[in-house]
Amino acid sequence: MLHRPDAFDARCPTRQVLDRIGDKWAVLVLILLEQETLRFNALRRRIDSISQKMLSQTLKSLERDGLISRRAFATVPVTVEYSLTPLGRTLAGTVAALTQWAEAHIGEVEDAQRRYDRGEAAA
Amino acid sequence: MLHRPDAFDARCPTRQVLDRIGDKWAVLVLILLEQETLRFNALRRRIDSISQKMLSQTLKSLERDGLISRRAFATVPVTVEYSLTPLGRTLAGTVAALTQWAEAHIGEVEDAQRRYDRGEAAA
DNA sequence: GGATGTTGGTTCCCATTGGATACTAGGGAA
DNA sequence: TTCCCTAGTATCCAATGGGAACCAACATCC
Repeated sequence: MLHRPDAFDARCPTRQVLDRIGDKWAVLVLILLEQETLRFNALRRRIDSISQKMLSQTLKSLERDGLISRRAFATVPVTVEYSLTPLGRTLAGTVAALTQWAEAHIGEVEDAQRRYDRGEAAA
Repeated sequence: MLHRPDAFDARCPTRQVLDRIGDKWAVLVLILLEQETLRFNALRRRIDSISQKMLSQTLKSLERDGLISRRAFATVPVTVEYSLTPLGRTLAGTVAALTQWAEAHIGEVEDAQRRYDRGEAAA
């Protein structure tokens, strides 16, 4: 890879990382795992409305990216624990800033939406 | 809205903001507009591989959320300028931290992917 | 003077994706 | 016996994303 990171070039690997952030489920999983190690169904219960398919898909790709680690125990029924890797922990910190922005500015965003929708209705 | 922001509840408005971040095109537009005001086709030329449809869709929803502002001039052909609002500027700053993370850690992510894929191939 | 290119989009169609539901195995509890 | 638990997978359908064509009104090229 000779060219410097340029997120606006589709071929750039940085874009891959950005696309991963662009996955709402991945973001929610990172936030939860930052606080504690969790099992598959524990994650499912906390993330309202995620499907089993999307959760297992999300976990698999986060594991492939080295952001979370998976440990299975031969209990009955089988137990699987997911936790952040050190790399994942650095990303989770950055992502947390985003959720703080969201919680701080959601009111302004909603106001803007209402203004926009009123204008559209008038036009 | 009585309940406190809880991004894990699908009904929560904070989730809407998170979903907006979860739009890779929106993120790229915010980064570009942080540096300068740009016209429609200027944005299109800089964001490699975005389609006209997705760009106009992205700009429309960013405008609705009060993050960017649109100004049209009655020239021939018509000129349309997009720029960040003050609200959008605060979000762009936060998002920039994310792209810095991406550029700093892309190597580690790629290493992890190669390790994972070798393991999969072996299994 | 016709073809082409410019502007900022919209519309149509198809491929990919996301989500709901059902199913797996191997037991424990009612 | 039937249901529930675990952590997923398989299947099907609806929604979304992207490519290409099209729009008006003019400037420039040949």
